[in-house]
Amino acid sequence: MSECGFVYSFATVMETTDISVKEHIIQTATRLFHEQGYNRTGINQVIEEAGVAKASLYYHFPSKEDLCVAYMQRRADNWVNGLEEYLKNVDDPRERLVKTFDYRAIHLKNNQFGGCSYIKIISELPQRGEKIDEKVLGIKEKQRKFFHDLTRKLAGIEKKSAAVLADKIFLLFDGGTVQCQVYRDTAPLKIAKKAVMDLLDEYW
Amino acid sequence: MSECGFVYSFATVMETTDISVKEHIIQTATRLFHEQGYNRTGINQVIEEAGVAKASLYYHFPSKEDLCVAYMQRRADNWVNGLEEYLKNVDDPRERLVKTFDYRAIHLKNNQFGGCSYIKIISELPQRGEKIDEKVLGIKEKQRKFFHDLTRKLAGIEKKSAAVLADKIFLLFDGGTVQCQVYRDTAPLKIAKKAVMDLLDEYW
DNA sequence: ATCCATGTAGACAGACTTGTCTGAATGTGG
DNA sequence: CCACATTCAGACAAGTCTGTCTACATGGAT
Repeated sequence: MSECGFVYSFATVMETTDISVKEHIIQTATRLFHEQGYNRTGINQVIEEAGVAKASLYYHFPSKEDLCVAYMQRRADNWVNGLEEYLKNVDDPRERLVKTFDYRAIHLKNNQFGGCSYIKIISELPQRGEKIDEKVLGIKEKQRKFFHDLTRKLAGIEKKSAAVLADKIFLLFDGGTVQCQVYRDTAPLKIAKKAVMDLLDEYW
Repeated sequence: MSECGFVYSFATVMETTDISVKEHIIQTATRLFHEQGYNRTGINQVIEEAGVAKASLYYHFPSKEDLCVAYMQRRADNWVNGLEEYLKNVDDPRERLVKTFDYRAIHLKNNQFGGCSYIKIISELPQRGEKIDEKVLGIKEKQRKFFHDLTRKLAGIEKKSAAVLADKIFLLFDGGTVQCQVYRDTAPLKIAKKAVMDLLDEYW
C-alpha cells in the first residue's frame, strides 16, 4: 500500500505544516462528534478517518472522554475565532450584539444545523462525567460573559439593566440555536435577532 | 421462583387495573429514555425493569425506534395534561402565558432537569429517522401553536403582533429549558418568565 | 373444540463498543 | 550512540447492542 508511505512522509512534513497526528485526531473527532453525535461515533471510525493508529489516539488521549473535552474546546475556539473575524470591523456594542446573531445563523448553516455542541453532549451523557461537565459549564459561562460584557458597554445603560438584558439575549441565543436545530432552518434565529433589536430599542 | 406466579397473576389483573404489559413498557421506557438518554438505554434494561419478556416488547413495538415514538408521545401527553391541570383555574391569557413558565420550572425540576425530550432525541440521532423526525416536528409545532393561540387572545392585540410575540415567547421557552438543563437549576426559566412579563407589558 | 392474541423464558446471531497489548519502526536530542 | 518520544498495524478481551427465534402457557372468542 502506498498509504503507509504517505503517512510516514506526512509525519516528516508535519513540523513544517504544523498538522500533527494529534491535530488530525482532533479535527476528525470534531467533525464526526458534531455530525454523528458523540455516542454514535466510535473510536475505530475516528482513527480510520483520521488515518492514524489506535495506539496513537490513546497515546494522546487517555480515554474517549478526554477526546470529548478536546472536541468541545476546539468547537469553542472555532466559534470564537470565526466570530471575532466576522466582527473585526464592528465597534458599536449594539451592532456587535445584533451581528452575533447573524453570525450564529451562518455558523449553524455551515455546520448542518447540528445545534449547540455542548447542549448536545449533556443530552447524550445525562450522568455528567466530571471533566465533561466542567468543560460544558466553563464554555457556557464564557458565552454568557460575552453578552454581559457587550451590554455593559451600551451607552448610558445601568449596570443592573445591562445584566438583565444580557441574560435575556443569552436565552434568545440558545433558544434560537436549538430551534434552528429542530427545524433545520435559520428562521428561528432571525426572529431571535428581531427580538434582540426590539430589546435594544427599549434602551435606545 | 415466585416471580413467575406473580407475573402471571399480574396479567390476569391487568384488565381491571388497565395497566397492560404495553403500558408497563411505555412507562418504563419513558422513565429510562429521559433519565439515561435513548442511546444509553438498552432494550434489555427496559424489559428487565418493566418485568416483561423481550418477545412481548417486540410484539407491541416492531423496533426500538417505534418505542421511541411512543415515548415522545407519552412525554407530550404528560406535559399537556400536567399543564392543563396547573392552569385549570386560570382564564386570563396573559396569566396563562406567565404561569406556563412557572409550570415549566416545576416540570423540569420534577424531571431531574433532563431538558426537552425532543431536543435531546434529535441531539442523539442526528441522522433523523423518518418516524422520529415527524414526531419531533409535530410535537414542537403543537408547542408553538399553544403560544400562538394564547397571544391571539390577548386583549386588543393585532394579529401580526400576536404572532411575533408568540414566537419570541417560544424562543424564551426553549432557551430557558435548555439552560435549566445545562445549569441544573430553575434560574434561567425565572429570567425567561421575567422577559415574557416585560414583553407582555409592552402590549399592556 | 379450536384458533388466536397475548404472554413467559431465554438462547442465539451478528454486529458493535472501549481500551489494552505486542512488536516493530522512525527520527531527534543529549 | 543510545534513549526517548512518537507512530504504525492489528489482534484481543470483555462487554454491549438490537433483533430473531424456539418452545411453551393461558384465556377468550367463534
